[in-house]
Amino acid sequence: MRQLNCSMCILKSEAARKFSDSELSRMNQNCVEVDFKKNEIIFKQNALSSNIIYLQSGMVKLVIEGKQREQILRIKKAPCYLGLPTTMGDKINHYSAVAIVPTRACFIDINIFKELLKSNFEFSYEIMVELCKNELDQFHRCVNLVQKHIFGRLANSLIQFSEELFEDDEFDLPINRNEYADLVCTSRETVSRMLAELSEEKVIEINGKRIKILNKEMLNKIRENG
DNA sequence: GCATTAACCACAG
DNA sequence: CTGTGGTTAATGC
Repeated sequence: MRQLNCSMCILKSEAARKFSDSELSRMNQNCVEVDFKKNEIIFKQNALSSNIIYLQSGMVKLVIEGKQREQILRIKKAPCYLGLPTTMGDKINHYSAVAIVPTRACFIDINIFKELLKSNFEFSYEIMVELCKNELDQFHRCVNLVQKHIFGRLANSLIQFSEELFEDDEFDLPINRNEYADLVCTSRETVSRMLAELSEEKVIEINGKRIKILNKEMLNKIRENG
């Protein structure tokens, strides 16, 4: 096992900044760091869950295998925790996490994690805040998916990629058209067509996976009205 | 009815 | 893996 120094990593985690020295060393001794390539599975639906994962760098998709097709629940980027609901909520994972870019993650034993939750109120509080924010995000995502037509859903996801995930008007989509379809609940063909149409309208510029947002005001309008 | 939306299928780079 | 065309079912006006 690679020797870790959690204090370095913790600079990034609001929650873990609350640790005392002894808690920190306990983390150091019960934490494993792993690198994942694109498309490698970090944890799998239906497998026993015994770890909380802290994403140091990279980006993942959380997916549930439905009967017809795969459903992407959401895309998360580092730094963040993964697997809190699925590890605390049940013995097995209810969804999978898959790296969509090269990703580095820390695996924290669930029992150690629980101990820290009990012993450190500040830490617990921050974790709770993160969980609540996630729940709110999911509620909004749910309404967005159910109440909007495809252009609205697509515009919304483009804006999220741009503003929340890449923080840039220009970015490389970390997923293919099929995955994009699973993200916005449509078919792969429709994603192709709609993106092409947005490109014709000069709202975005596309070069394969490369996307540049040209007209953000228009994209916002489409998101609101779509 | 007729138009629109979007899914599914097939096929070609 | 993607883009496109044809076809079709559902829904709206």
